[in-house]
Amino acid sequence: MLKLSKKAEYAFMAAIYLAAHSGNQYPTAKEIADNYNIPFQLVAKILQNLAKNNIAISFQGVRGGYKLNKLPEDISLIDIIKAVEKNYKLTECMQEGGNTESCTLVDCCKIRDPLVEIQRKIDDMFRQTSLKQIL
Amino acid sequence: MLKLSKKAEYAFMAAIYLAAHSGNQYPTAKEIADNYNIPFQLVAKILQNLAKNNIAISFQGVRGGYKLNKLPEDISLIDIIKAVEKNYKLTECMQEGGNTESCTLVDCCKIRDPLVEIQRKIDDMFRQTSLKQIL
DNA sequence: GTTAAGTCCGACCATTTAAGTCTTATTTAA
DNA sequence: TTAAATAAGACTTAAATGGTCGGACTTAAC
Repeated sequence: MLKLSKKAEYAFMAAIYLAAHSGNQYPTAKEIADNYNIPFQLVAKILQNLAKNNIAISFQGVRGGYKLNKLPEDISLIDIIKAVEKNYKLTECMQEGGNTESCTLVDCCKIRDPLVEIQRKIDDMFRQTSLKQIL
Repeated sequence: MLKLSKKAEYAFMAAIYLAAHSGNQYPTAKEIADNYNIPFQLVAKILQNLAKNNIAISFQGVRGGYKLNKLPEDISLIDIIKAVEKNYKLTECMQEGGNTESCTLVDCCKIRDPLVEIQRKIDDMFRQTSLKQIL
């Protein structure tokens, strides 16, 4: 409960790695996996997500790899989270595509409104923390 | 990811119910389950947890039930969460009994310290929100 | 132009966690 | 004595997570 997923953890780490290795040779998924001792396939997919969401840029082919698409101070943790996790909301009914209709508690739910507020605060917290701050 | 458990949701709702029905007839687990359309056995166990953690008081036997042990303004959401969820930490290594040793990333983990900070803020948020505020 | 080092991407499997159920024991007012 | 309640642990089922596999595409270097 309230746990960060490995995807999010690895995404943070990968982003940090990219920020720290911004030479002319782009870091690869394999390099990051080896350095951090995390599964290659997983990091690969995460980096693809970062690229799809314009947080990183990917270069294919030999000597390919990834680099950040923005300055670390311009990347917020919520961007990274959203890139790898569609559903990071506190409750079902707050999630993308979720609605109050699908909830069996519709008519008696007392907690949605206060939780929406708490969710907003959590979002803000991740939004206000930039990659640079966790380097 | 970052989702509140049903246990926590139901615990909030049950606590709200108790706060709203503090007459001389104590609400029962069944009553709460029926009113909110949630599984009886589950609420029952949750109420037991609330009682164990001195958030509620239980009365056994016929005409038994539960009542809150404190005023709603003196019960924080973190008390309720802790009563029903042992492990509500962002990462494994922050959890009770968890340690940095058991983490395979020990030597390369860049994210623990910043996440501890974020965890603290989340805790504070739940700590600073009282049951009364969500009635 | 062939090769090797890379990304890309969807489907799949395994494991863990969460959610819910069952059963039995104990307590107590009427 | 009985019925209505809590107490508690074992069990089952469902869903989410973490991780894997296989094959296609891209491209620098030789």
